[in-house]
Amino acid sequence: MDKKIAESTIYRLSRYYRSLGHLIEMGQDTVSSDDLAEMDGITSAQVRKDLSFFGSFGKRGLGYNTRLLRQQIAEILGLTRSWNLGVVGAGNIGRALCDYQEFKRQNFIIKALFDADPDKIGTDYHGVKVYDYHKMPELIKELNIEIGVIAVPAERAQEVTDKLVESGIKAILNFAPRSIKVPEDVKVRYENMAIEVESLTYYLRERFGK
Amino acid sequence: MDKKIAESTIYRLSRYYRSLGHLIEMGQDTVSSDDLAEMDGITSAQVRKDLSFFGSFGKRGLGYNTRLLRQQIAEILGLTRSWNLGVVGAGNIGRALCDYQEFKRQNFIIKALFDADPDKIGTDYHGVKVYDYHKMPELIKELNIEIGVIAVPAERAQEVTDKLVESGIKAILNFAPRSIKVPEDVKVRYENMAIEVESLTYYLRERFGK
DNA sequence: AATTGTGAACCTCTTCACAGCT
DNA sequence: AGCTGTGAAGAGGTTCACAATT
Repeated sequence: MDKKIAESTIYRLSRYYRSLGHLIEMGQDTVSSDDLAEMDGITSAQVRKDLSFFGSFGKRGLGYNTRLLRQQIAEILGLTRSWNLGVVGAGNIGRALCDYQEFKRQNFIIKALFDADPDKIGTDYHGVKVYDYHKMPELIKELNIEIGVIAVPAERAQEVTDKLVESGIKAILNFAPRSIKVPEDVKVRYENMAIEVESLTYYLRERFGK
Repeated sequence: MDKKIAESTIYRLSRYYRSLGHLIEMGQDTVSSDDLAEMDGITSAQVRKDLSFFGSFGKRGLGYNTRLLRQQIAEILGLTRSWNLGVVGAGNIGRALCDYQEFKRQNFIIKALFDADPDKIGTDYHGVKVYDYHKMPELIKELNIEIGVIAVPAERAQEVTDKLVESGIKAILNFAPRSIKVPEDVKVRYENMAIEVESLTYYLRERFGK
């Protein structure tokens, strides 16, 4: 047992979760794998395979109950409770995240900004306090921070990572444009808008090439 | 010929590109596939396969010249020239992108913000003008905008998409938390920080589950 | 001696197709 | 009759392993 789940399945569950939210808002009570697939631009077999990994949530001949399925996915993804985040780096990205509506909607709560700049320490940004970076390990424990967000320049990414790991953090979202090294039991996700644009320029470039 | 390139390869090229920049800054002239792999946490065979798709850039026994390889990757990804972006939605995300350093570094130039709010139209944010959303089609041509960025609420994402497509845009970066539909020849990339966090909470949740 | 470039083997993810429910 | 759940087939991506080259 315990077949491993595909990373891509997790991402698709998040997509289904949002599509279901939309359907519920529109007053729809049931949905077929075909409809869901159409909404997200994939195949219905993919939708069913993804869901079947976690259980049988549908009714043959009828489809899925939107509210029920959304709730099941919320449980799978751990979205039935709030999560505490700590953002390292009170620069543009760090501050922008404090205003990010989709985090609030999902109960991802930014408990603290950490920065080494004395001018920033002690201030607050839209209700999020800026703390001294050097006191991060204690504060992570005190504030029950579970997810670390790296929003510092590339040069400092590894140093910040090490400090987060020392502080017991097991999940990191890295906005710095550099790969970071972590122990096996720490999960890292990369977020780099420029890389997404580069995957677009690759294709735009192609049109005029050859 | 013309075997299709894997999407994942494109993303890894962007990673190599950044790692090579770092090596060059450190004064390193050559690098092996092993070193590059180590930096990005993948296998050396993967690095060589990725590169060999586009040509033979290395020297057997010696490795790759860092400057040369970085230049080759820049050409593959279309990074040897600047690209003009237009951002739809002058809210938190749209404004944050105007300050995003990694865009500037890569010569991704935000030529315009588009918004329907009369209070915002005519103002400017750190040098980027806010234009009337209704005049977008003309302005996209006038300003030579090649890449559209969607930074509006989910409800408006498809409407904005359609308008971008009508205006001749072939590449879209979508920050709205909703899937969008485009013709086959238009490339879309999704950027949703919450989804990345959800792929982390899935794993965090697991530790306490079962 | 070291390291690339690559066909073949391997593995993982997606799609097919249909039996099984409702 | 309609739609799910899933084993099997197919497609796609990664790793192995080694000949080729410097």
